[in-house]
Amino acid sequence: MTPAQTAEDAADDVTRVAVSTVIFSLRRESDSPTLVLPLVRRTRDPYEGLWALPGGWLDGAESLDAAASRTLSETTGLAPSYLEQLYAFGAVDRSPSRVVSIVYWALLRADAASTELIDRTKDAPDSATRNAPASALENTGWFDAASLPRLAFDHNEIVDYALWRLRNKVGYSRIAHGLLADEFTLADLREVYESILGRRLDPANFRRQVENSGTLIPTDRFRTGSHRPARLYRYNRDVELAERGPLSVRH
Amino acid sequence: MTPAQTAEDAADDVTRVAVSTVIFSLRRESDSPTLVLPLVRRTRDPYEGLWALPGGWLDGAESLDAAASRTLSETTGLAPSYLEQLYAFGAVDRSPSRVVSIVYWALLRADAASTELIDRTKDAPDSATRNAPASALENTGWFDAASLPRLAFDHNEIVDYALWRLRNKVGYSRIAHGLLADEFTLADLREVYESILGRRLDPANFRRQVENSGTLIPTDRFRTGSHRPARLYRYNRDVELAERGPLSVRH
DNA sequence: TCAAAAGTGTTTCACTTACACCCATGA
DNA sequence: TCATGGGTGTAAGTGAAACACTTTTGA
Repeated sequence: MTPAQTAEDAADDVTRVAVSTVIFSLRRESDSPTLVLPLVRRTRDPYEGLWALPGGWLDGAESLDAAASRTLSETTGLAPSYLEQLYAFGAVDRSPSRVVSIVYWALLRADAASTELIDRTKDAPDSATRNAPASALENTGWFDAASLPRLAFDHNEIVDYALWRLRNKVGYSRIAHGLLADEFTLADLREVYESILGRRLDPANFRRQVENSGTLIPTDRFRTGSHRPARLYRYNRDVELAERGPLSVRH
Repeated sequence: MTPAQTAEDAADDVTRVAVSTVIFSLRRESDSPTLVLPLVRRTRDPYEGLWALPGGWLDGAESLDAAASRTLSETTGLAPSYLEQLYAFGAVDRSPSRVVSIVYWALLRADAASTELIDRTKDAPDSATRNAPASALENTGWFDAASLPRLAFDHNEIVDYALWRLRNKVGYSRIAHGLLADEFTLADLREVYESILGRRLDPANFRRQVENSGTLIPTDRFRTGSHRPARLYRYNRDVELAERGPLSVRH
């Protein structure tokens, strides 16, 4: 009954509640940035050795939201910039014992993601799509969301669904800002949209759309680099990343 | 540990999983139709006497979807035309004992709703907003969604959230058809939208929009009545009521 | 001075909105 | 015949898409 590294570990035959999280972040390397997510390697029996979503058992004295934050922090050390409940998965055969998983999905700012895990994996890359586990935090690693290996339980389907929700939500909310640091250029923001949606966007039209949306605050600073300097913007925190209706009062 | 009439009944101090459903239907009386939903009166201690959402405990051998259908049928005898998971509610203090509620929301066709419950309540109306319980199905009754009494647990918030989701989804999906019988006129369909959205829609523009959406199949039949007969349509079942992404393969 | 990204202007097109108008029926 | 909802036509408005164009920097 002790909290496990990932959600589903059998005990007795009562149905138990686990909480897991799909955390997306953006890795900027090579040409275009790619969506990545942290996984945890299972160290006990159901699906031992396979990678799984970070999570753990719901504690009796905490809310679902709190459990998502806690288990995410315990297993990966990460603190997301956006966290939202995704879905409750409860197929009978999804685990040897009966487990209902309340799954959250989250976004991590690019600066927060690079510190904890990615930096420590540089010295032992042993696969095309994955980096070696970061030793300090047990068996964790970042994976390309577009080419995952076979995961434990029904976690492949869960990630697919989370990706679908992310792509949907990017179309009608300002959620993409959750993947960027405080200051960013319009090209940065556009790259986020492009890598999530999987298609190029017209820079001119993109600029007008976000400028008219009222979510950006221009700063006086510029990013100087190869060509004409680009103005840096910051996110207008008065605007919610996503409209959540009556649920936004909780939290 | 026997299934209860509504979801949250205490037993011991382990966290348990309940499944409840917010079922919307449309009552066509007076001038404009109103959204109604069935509630169940609690017959035991936490919140005894108050009305609550129909639901019950998750059985160890059934999926969440199946549990929603089963408990809905057991408590109200209703079979919805649309069923979708709404949210998992798990605040620590939402019930005396620890209960995580997986809440679904559903739509009921107007013809299905009128048979079971409404007809039997005509003889004993004792409140402005509610009808007396239908005797054959214990303590159940239909309520106007816009003016609910105080409900058990956090069920008022849950209904608010379900209403928000319904209104949202009506804007970008064909879900409103789930409230109508097989054949309907464009005025019928427009009334559904109007009563959910709470505003009038231009009949001419509404007609063009749904005609161009490809979701309607015109029949040769007409509804004759007061004025010019209106063509009857039926729903094109090749089109999903709502896009659900990777989740639509389950079920 | 040249390549390339930053940023502006303009046209086109699709779709919504508003509303005038005709059609068909029961009373 | 007339009131009323069913159904069609059409012009204005809005915003996205496409793309030509100017600006500003590093090399």
